Amino acid sequence: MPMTPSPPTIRDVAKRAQVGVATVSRVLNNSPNVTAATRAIVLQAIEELGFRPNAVARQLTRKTRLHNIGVITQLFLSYRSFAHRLRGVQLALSEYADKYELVLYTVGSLDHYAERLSYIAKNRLIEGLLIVDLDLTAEQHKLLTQSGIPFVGINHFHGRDWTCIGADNRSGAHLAAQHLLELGHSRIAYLGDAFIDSYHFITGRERFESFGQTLAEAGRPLEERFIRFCSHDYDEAYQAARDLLTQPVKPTALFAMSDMQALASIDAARGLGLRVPDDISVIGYDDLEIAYHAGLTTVRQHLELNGSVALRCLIDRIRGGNGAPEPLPAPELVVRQTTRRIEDTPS
Amino acid sequence: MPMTPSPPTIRDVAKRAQVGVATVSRVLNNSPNVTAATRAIVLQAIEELGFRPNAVARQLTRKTRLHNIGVITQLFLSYRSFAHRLRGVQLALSEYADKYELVLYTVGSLDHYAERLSYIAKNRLIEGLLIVDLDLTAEQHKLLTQSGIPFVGINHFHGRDWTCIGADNRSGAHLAAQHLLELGHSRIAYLGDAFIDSYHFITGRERFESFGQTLAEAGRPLEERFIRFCSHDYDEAYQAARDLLTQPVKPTALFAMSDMQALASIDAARGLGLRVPDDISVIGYDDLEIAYHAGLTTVRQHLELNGSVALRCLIDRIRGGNGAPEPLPAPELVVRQTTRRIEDTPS
DNA sequence: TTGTACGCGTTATCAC
DNA sequence: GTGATAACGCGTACAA
Repeated sequence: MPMTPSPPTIRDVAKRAQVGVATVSRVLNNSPNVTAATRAIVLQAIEELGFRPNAVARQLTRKTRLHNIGVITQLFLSYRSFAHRLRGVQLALSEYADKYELVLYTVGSLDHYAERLSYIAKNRLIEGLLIVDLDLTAEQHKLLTQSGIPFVGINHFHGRDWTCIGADNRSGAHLAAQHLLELGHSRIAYLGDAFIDSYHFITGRERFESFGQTLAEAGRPLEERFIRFCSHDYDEAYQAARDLLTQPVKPTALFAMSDMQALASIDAARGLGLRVPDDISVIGYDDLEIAYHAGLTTVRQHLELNGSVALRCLIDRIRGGNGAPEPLPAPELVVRQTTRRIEDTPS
Repeated sequence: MPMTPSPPTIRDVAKRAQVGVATVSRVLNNSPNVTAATRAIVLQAIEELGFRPNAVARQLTRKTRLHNIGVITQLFLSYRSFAHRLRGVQLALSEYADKYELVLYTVGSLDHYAERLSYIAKNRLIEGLLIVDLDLTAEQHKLLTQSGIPFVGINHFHGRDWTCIGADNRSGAHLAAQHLLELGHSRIAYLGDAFIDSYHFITGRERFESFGQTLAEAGRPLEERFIRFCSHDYDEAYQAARDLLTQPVKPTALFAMSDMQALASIDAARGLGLRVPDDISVIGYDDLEIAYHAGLTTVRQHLELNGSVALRCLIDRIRGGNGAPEPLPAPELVVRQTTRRIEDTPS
């Protein structure tokens, strides 16, 4: 049992097989200029040592540079909208002749996020980074900036000193509130993700605040009893919605900060014998493909386009440019079949 | 204008700035042991030369090995099911302490696919490869095998000599056919993707053949006029379905080889004033999340689990194991609201 | 056919 | 503070 703390190299193999390093290299690269006999010996040594060629060293001699673009995102949050955005990124990427690879960093917690960021900054294996649905602390921002890796956020955060590309959460939530108000609702509920003490998860907070503000300004402020926070998990959202709808006084309308939570709410409502939109109006946010098929009224935020625009902006920066990103269309209200006027509601 | 064909190195910068390479390195790594003056000079030289540090060389000295797992998939095909599978991969990956990165290779054509495969085999930047919804030619198989990179397919292909993990397309399509037959249908249509002269796209062929075979064995063979092929694009599928449903003699049931094509078919049917399932039964394949919300009868193939199992199998191989992968549950029929007995159909 | 020696671009360890 | 120089692990002329 060798005591080598570091993994075996091609030299160790050569020594063990009693051949030169070049021979080992030849075997590794399937060169025809090796006897079957020596090849066998080398292969044996490789096997015994558990040798695995070092990809990095190989790249160095081959003079091949890495062309990787990182995408960092959360594992347990909104992977559906992530899929749409990722698609936009891929589509835009395919238009470049350069062979950029997409490297996915999926973080499961804030600690994990911090760790990955410093790993990225330290090793600089990627030429650019797309930060999806995550914010940066001042410290993290500095870290990345110092690393020299261009980065672009995919999502809209207010008042950041770095480029975030995404539809405005506030105006989107405003649209939703406006819509429900115009339909005459006053007992309006909010279902969103938990953003408490979660520094990075800004999206939920922005939508919540803007929604509440719009309602308040219209003189129909959001009531405590009509607010629920939960994860984007379907079952959790279902339960939260059910909880909301089994109160003595029920809301007549509900805004969910994501389409998935809206769909879960609809199912919960129907499970309670409530009709949508007759008994309760439901509006979501995102306009996932699924929203179209479910006939869900929602706020469209052009997820795929968002991904494409962000990627193009990033590539531009990688290439030394620093122009403004293409403007993204503002969020728009998409009215389908899950909202209706309160007056029309049979009582 | 320097005639250097290769990008500038740290040495070029050092020469230009009239300093040693070590100093340049210090500047690059934000070492405090550099005068502001010299730092400025070096930065200037870097700027002028357009120098970008070589990530590969850096890795070499740092003795950091790459821990990448590649995922190769098609750009324009079934990205929805891909999203589900990718999620499974990510979830399984998060259970390993090793920090594996996921590298996405998205190919837009068969040529592109071939090119990427040889790139992968040649450079060996990844420790393992997941091949999603793509087949390998004998030549490509050999290439990968020789490269020593373990690979696992995510999808079920019959009769391959490499590990493909996925639910059996044939038995899934069989279930769909069986279901429609049991409901009494005889004018049955098929809508699937074009697999003609497309060596790699086996999924569609497998489902088509099995579906047709089951019908034939029941004495109600698939009729030419009730068959359409198109891409997974919604609009194309919509048109194909419309084409199918505007014939003098209409089918009473339709099997689409993917949920998205099924949903497009339903929309097309409704657009023509046909009721689903009263006038026509529609069954899909995949059981995407969207199918649940659309109430679509479909064939479930456990996409997310598929991704997880494949990843675990791949990691096992990377670590030298070569045991059989965990068994994947067989496809199951999920009956919802888009299929019904033909006898019940009002004529 | 096989072995030796050098280069790949960067970092780290020394001296200065 | 700064500059030589030796690694890092592998590929590959070149010589044998």
